Amino acid sequence: MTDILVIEDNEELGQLITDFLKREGYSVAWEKNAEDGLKLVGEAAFKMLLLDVMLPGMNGYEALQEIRRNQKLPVLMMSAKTDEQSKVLGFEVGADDYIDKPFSFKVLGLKIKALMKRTYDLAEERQLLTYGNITLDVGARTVFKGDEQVQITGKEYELLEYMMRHPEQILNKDKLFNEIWGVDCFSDLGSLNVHIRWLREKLEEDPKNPKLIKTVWRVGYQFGGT
Amino acid sequence: MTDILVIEDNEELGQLITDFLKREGYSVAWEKNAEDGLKLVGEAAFKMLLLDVMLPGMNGYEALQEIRRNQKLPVLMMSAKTDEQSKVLGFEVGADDYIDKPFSFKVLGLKIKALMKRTYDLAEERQLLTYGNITLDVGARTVFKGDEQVQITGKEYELLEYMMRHPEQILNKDKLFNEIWGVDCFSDLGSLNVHIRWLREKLEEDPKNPKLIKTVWRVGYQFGGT
DNA sequence: CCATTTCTTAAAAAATCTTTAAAGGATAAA
DNA sequence: TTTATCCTTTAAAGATTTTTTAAGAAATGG
Repeated sequence: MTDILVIEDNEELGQLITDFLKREGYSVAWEKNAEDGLKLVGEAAFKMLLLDVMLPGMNGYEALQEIRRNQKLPVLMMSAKTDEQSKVLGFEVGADDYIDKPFSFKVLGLKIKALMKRTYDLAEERQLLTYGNITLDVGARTVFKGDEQVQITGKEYELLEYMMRHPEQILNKDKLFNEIWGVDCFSDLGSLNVHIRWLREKLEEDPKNPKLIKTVWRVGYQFGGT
Repeated sequence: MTDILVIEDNEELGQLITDFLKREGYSVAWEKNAEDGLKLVGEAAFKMLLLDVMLPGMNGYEALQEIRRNQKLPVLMMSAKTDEQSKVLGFEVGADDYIDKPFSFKVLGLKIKALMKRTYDLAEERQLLTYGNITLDVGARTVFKGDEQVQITGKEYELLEYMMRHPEQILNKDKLFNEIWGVDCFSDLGSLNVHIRWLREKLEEDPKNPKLIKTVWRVGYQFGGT
């Protein structure tokens, strides 16, 4: 059984992915369009499918629907669409996970590892949280910004994890504080501001103009969203 | 399972909706009349139905009644009729939500998301308030005027939310002030006028001739209504 | 039609909230 | 214990929102 089938029309990227996955120790097959990919899925067994959305002819969503008609192969979709909607809702088509192009190979590797674990080795599941180019490895308490690992402290991590589990919601400062620091904590609320500042420093492109952790005046903060 | 079944007879609009929903990441089926739509509902499973009221042959209400006889599929109805009656009728027949044509795709997206959440992910429900072309996302404290998001401040938001929760009622100034500012607030009542003005500036087509937030002389204000 | 009251508008002032930097305390590691 | 790191506090600077003010416009009632 081959481990991973890659369906990606871009010659160069397909080669890069294939090479990377082989270096990671997987056996890989690569097809350049959905039709050929589907045919192969029908003929041989794979552990998982890495599927591009934009393909010549039949697109990734259609291919996925076709596959889901017959089997429960784990699928990780890749898409160039950067807008939030298509990513979040891509799951509803039946993909098991989703990664935005351009992506970091490190994160791709983590995601594949996680998906494999989830599917074939339920014992020790690896949990990843991704939003935009930020990815959290919950077990390892590590944070990636794109390709780079970001050094983060304990409180910062807890705060970030909480916010990433409630994306696009407006989080009340008091509530947020209580969630992280605990209800009967004597610490100052100002401490929250400071940690937010440090997270911005580490995660934002331009910490002065935060796009990821936005301030909602008189209320609190919002992670992601418009 | 396909996510959304669209029943819409207008060729152009149907195509637009279908394209939009696919871009949003949903899988979509589209039928052009109620009869075919019902048949499909009987044959395949959908997560929700987006149903036009005015259809050739069997209309949307009749179709909805037919569906409700058998199952509890979430239904969002679209109607060109702006009068209250049809909306009320829609809810009575068992629609889960309602959107007026012509509508904003952004708001359609929000409504669908909300309905999906409400039905399949009760954990964090998204609450929307809509009146005419104004829509409030209560969780996110954001406001849409048609397609556009309107930037709004804290007090403005609170005031608007209160008024939208009491639409078409005549709101006494003192009462309104106490509701928003709190009973034992020393601030000047004039502050209310100013905030009303800013809301008009942001929400009205012609702020000088307010249609949405009307003045009721010597009493207060009225949101919506004749 | 005029005086009076009430509402709108604009702009300045005040109040409030947020960010930032820096220092001291706490905690954990060496 | 010493050292380094992380967390909290504080205070001042910076932003934004809210309130106040005052003048002009509109409506009401005689």
